[in-house]
Amino acid sequence: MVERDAVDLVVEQWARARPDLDPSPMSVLGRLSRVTRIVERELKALFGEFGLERGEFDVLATLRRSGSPDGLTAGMLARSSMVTSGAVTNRLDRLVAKGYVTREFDPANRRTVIVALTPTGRDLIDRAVAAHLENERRVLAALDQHEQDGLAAVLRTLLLSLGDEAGDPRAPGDL
Amino acid sequence: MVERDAVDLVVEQWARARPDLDPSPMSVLGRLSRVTRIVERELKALFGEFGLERGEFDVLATLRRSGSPDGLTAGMLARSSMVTSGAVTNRLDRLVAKGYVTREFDPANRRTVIVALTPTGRDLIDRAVAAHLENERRVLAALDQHEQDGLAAVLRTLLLSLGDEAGDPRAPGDL
DNA sequence: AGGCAACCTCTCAACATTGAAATATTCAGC
DNA sequence: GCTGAATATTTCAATGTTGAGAGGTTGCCT
Repeated sequence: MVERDAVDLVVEQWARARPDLDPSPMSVLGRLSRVTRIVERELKALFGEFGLERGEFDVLATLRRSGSPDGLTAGMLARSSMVTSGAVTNRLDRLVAKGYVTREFDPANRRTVIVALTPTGRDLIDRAVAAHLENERRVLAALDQHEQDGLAAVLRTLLLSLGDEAGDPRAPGDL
Repeated sequence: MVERDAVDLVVEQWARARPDLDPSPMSVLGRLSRVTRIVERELKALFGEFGLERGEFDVLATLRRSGSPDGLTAGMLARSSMVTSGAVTNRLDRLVAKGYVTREFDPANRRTVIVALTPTGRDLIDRAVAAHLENERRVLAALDQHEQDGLAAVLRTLLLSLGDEAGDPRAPGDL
């Protein structure tokens, strides 16, 4: 027998309040939203230990995994993180102030801005990512490998159906 | 053969940049975060058609499905939506201004505030919920019923392991 | 009664994001 | 060489949330 969670109750309440509607999509999307909310809170706590906001971590992580020593453009970072360009500007302001990234004009195209990790930034993200993955593992501990694989596969199907594309290998999605 | 999504690329990049780490948790949590982000955007667009923010919709929906004609307290709404009490205050300010809910002191306990739907608010949420469910169905269309059921079940396991409880039947989770 | 801890809501400042407008640059075509 | 469309980033006002703290209320305990 499976224990009931908060979403089971929500679905039941809707069935009672509006018997004419089929609330079953909420069983999926309600849990998705709720899980994400809790997980984000857990992850945020860890980023805080490194003095980073979630968005700042994303930028550093994207730069680190891109592998390109020359850095990435602000636009690539925006698309990768699924936020607006304005948000990236703010994140970069903070990261430059902290000394974790450099922001330089591309000599070949002065419209674009090249962002690169400083040695300090690289050290930080290398430590933070290791801790972050350990933290993610902890969050998922309740699911066995088979369940995790299945979950990832179904979410991939959903993601692709919603138009999320692989895009440029130099600047794909965030983590 | 399954098509690759953005997260597959992220995982590959990490494997190359940091071969000493096991990035597999990202396959799950990266997609979770990404799917949620896209879904929220889709849902938000529909709420906008009814002149509502996501948070405002949540409040109206919670009141509607609770079934209690006397309304709910602000605290119940806060716990239900997983937001702070300050956020609820703001949401209620807006909803009262729009004439969708009433806010009255509980005569039995003046610390608490009783929030109830107005007839106008009830009409609105009844229309909005029907459209919302249709919208959610559309978002999930790529998954067959079996996949949706499996997804919901795994997410329930995760949710319970993270301490999300069913709580008071009068004010459980949001949708 | 009086003291006091627990409780509930509201206030307020800080913060990050969005969305749109502004600025600057590149490139194709006349 | 211009003009104009397209591209890339920054700026800025508006928005919603968080987190801390204040104010007011209740009820148990002495």
